[in-house]
Amino acid sequence: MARPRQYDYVELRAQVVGAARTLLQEGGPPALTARALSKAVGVTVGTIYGQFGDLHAVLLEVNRDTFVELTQMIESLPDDEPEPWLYALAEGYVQFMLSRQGVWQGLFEGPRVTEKFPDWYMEAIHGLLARIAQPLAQLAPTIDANARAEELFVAVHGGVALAAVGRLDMVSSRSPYELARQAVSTMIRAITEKS
Amino acid sequence: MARPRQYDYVELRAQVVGAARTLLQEGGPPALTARALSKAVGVTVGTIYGQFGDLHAVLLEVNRDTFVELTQMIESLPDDEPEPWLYALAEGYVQFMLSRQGVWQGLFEGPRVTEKFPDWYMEAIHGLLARIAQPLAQLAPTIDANARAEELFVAVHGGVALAAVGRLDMVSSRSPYELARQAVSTMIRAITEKS
DNA sequence: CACTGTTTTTAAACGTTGTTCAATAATAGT
DNA sequence: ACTATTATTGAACAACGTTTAAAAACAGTG
Repeated sequence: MARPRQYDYVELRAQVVGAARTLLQEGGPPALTARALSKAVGVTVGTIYGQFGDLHAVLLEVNRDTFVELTQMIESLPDDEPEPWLYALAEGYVQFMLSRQGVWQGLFEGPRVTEKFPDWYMEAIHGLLARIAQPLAQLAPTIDANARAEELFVAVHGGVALAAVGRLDMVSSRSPYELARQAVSTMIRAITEKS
Repeated sequence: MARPRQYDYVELRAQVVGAARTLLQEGGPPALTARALSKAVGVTVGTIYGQFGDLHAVLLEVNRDTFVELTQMIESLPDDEPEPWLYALAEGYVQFMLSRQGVWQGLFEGPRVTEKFPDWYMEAIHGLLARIAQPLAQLAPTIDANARAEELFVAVHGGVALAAVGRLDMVSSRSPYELARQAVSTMIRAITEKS
């Protein structure tokens, strides 16, 4: 006793999120507009608002997919000794983010909208931090590996953040990969120091 | 043979830039609108566009003032031994940026507009980097102090960036000050390591 | 078969944004 | 007094996020 859905719910959602990611990727957050989105999936804006509520909810779904992909990328890293594995993780992370600059901006730019982040947000990041802490603990069992992992992530994030918004050359002529490697190297040196 | 300026050029410019900074500070980049600006200084939007060309030029002037203040802040740091001076610089930098979160966002967020940054942009940052490199070189004369200075700045920037957009708690429960201190500590440990 | 109730989808609307521009205003020089 | 020149205005434009009244489309009922 109701008008049936013209579009399959889950397929429409997937199409919208996919189109949103493409728009983000090609023009950054300013390109992610309701009208461009609706045109890309062949639906009017009202339909999108009916499904997602507002534009930010769409961005959140893109971020969810991104976190899933990030987790998959980390899981697929080949096993190795702590030190080379850390370098591989750093390189993989930088490459992952820099191949998604528009998505990155949607993730880290703009005013914070929710007081508390979704659970899968925090879980994904915590998983990443745990993966960093593990080899650090192996390299130096006496240190606070979780704390060092946070610091190493923040350091790598600094380089990625500057690169993702096209401002790394304000600070350095080196690549974000090189800076990430150096961050890993510096951290390893610091925690394995025998003074 | 022309209509005289109703508003003194330099005073108008100062008023606009000042109002822009206030708007940025109170609501971030979204609050820096042409109409809010014109209302704040009692002038129509056309006058502002006549003086600045576009909104981004206003933002650029705010950034210029910010860099001047940053330089002054660094100059006013009391002399000290290399190590405590580095900690003081890190703390001063974090405090400077976090007390200007809106301005920070105007500085580091959004798409890059100019292919080449203004000279005073690069000079200010280079001055800051040199101030970091100096004590590092004193602590460890054999290292590449400039490279290490870039890395340390990027690491501190990572924490400030996350804090400035209200996302540091995604990664760590510690304050950006604590993270900056740790970044300095880690760098010093790494470069003074005797292996 | 006609009608009703329910829900999806649409298209138009609202207010705000950055930016442009024809018109107006105001003075210096002739 | 008139003209030339420039500063300033206020209305306009397209695009933005979002809302909403109306149209559309079917299931159930008499």
